[in-house]
Amino acid sequence: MATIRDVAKEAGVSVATVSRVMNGSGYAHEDTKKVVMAAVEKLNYKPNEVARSLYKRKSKLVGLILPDITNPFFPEMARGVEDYLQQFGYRLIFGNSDEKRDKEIEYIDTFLQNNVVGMIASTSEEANENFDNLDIPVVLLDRTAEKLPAVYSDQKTGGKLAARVLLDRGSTNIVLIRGPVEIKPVYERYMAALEELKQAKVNVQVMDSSLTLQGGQTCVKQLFEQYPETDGIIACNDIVAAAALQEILKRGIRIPEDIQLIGYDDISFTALLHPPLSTIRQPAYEMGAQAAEMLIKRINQEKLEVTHKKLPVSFVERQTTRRKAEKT
Amino acid sequence: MATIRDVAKEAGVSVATVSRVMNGSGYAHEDTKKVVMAAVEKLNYKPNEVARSLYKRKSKLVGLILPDITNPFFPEMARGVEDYLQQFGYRLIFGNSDEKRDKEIEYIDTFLQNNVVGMIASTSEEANENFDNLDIPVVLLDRTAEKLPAVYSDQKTGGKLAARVLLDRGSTNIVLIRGPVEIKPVYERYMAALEELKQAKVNVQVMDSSLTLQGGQTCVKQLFEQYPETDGIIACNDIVAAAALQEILKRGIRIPEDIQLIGYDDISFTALLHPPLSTIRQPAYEMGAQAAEMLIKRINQEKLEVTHKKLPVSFVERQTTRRKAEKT
DNA sequence: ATGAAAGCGCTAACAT
DNA sequence: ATGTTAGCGCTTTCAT
Repeated sequence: MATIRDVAKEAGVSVATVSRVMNGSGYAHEDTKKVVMAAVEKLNYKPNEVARSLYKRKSKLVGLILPDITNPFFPEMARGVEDYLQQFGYRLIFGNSDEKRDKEIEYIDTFLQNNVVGMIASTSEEANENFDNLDIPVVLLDRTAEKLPAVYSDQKTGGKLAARVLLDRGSTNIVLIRGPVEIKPVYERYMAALEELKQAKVNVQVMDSSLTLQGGQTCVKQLFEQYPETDGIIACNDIVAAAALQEILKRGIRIPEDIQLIGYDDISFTALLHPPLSTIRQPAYEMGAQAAEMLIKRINQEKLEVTHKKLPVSFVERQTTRRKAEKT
Repeated sequence: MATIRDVAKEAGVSVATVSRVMNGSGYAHEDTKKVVMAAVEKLNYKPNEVARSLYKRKSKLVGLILPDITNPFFPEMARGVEDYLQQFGYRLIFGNSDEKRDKEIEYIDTFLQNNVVGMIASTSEEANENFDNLDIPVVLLDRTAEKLPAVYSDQKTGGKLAARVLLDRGSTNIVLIRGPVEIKPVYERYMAALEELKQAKVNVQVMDSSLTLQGGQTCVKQLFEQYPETDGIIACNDIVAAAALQEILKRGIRIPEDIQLIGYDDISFTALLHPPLSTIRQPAYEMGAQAAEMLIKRINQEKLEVTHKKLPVSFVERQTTRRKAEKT
């Protein structure tokens, strides 16, 4: 690997000059610029980011912490972040936290040790404090905290909407599947749905599930044993909804005639289920991209007009909910 | 952030001593060790990896290039890689290539500029040469090249197996959906399946599709128009298989009675399809983990007994293929 | 407009 | 057993 000195020698100038022309900082005669660039070209010189980072105390690296890239909701976000940052020459150091505080801390530490310019994270509630005294910008993604800028989606409206959909379409024995209460967005959508449901005069049951496939399957099996009369299910996410759908089909229950089902997230494969799953869509990619945009603004010392960006969710109507009666 | 000098001052020793006890290199009296560690503790000192990296010309960073984290096959691999590397204190710099040569090169360059110790990549055939003259270890994942160590799965057996399954279970009008021919593993499984099919006396048709949802849907719609008598489909991956499944159901064709369908990869949601999809499983997580293991060995200058590790695939029998007749 | 030199935080000779 | 110091590759005053 060629260093700046090699280039300097090749071009017959000092390293300072090379540095100046590389960075477009300070003066440099047109002619010497050319000579230097020629040398750069010839030696295929690429500045060592590590040395640069050491001096400037800032790298071109951004830390990204996500709970679990294996959950299809997060890769969308990750790509949103990456695609946006990539244009500005930033690279991602990445870690899965599994919602575990220890792992989050470990990643935060090592990111810091690598001079990241900023971080984007979906952290568990309790880990927020880990970000408190950093002197680099942090933006939260899909999670929130008072003190930190954040990009997230409108869980309240989402939860409410899910409930409204089933209600408006005539379900009266509804099971609401609640995800892990420690995960705030999941809890919020649950609470919003519950409130909406309670205001209607329908039967409501609550069941717990993890956000995973197995969790969903276990939960859903019990569901039909305990509440065979169920005619509406609101799942905490699409994965659990898919598990529910499978169980429904297995039991020969007609959907959406006998039972309606709605998921949450709109991860890609929901459209591939049969029947295709109705769900509440979170704009995951967009969330990632906007978090990245916000981070870059903060890195560039620009003021943020909005520090908490709440993106809208939407109902994606497919075939596990009934067509709403058109107004006569 | 405390530096090594702060610690040295606090402990009343020189920076060299601090460095020694931090790294367990060279001598250090038990007592001074204690003093130093106390200072480290007190100041919450974490060594600056950038400075360390600059001096050693080696960071604790590993570059990972994957085609698209948004395709559920790859996050599994990524986690396999991450979980394995993480134990040894390595961190991941990550980039999606979208199978584009330009992006691959760009990532390779910046990874190098950041002194990565090694790289793991699923690169397109043509980009392999970009890795040729690096003086850090590289291991290919899901892809192969003669000159580079690689971890991949047995595509030939996989393709053959998929074909065998349909054949043994009685399909006689088979459509083989071929993915992009530029992607070697996808091409290999296709070729292997085709050969197997040709040796049997059945009707075989080939159709092309991308690896995506839309691609699959488009392809599959045509499929039934062109070949309505089809009674067996071998899809290039699970996503396309899911699209096929949906179309089959929509048309009211009975599966597996009237038509059999087999996918490839065994990504997580295949089990959630209805009916659950039979598929050829690639051990994605394991592949990632083994690539990481191999990389670490190379980083540690250990000799590799095997440079090309071919992991076995397996048939996951679910409900889109018929039960094979038991031997009488 | 250009160069010399200090210094970012660390490690590893080398000296003591 | 511990300290002094050069140097990793770069950027940035400060001279000239």
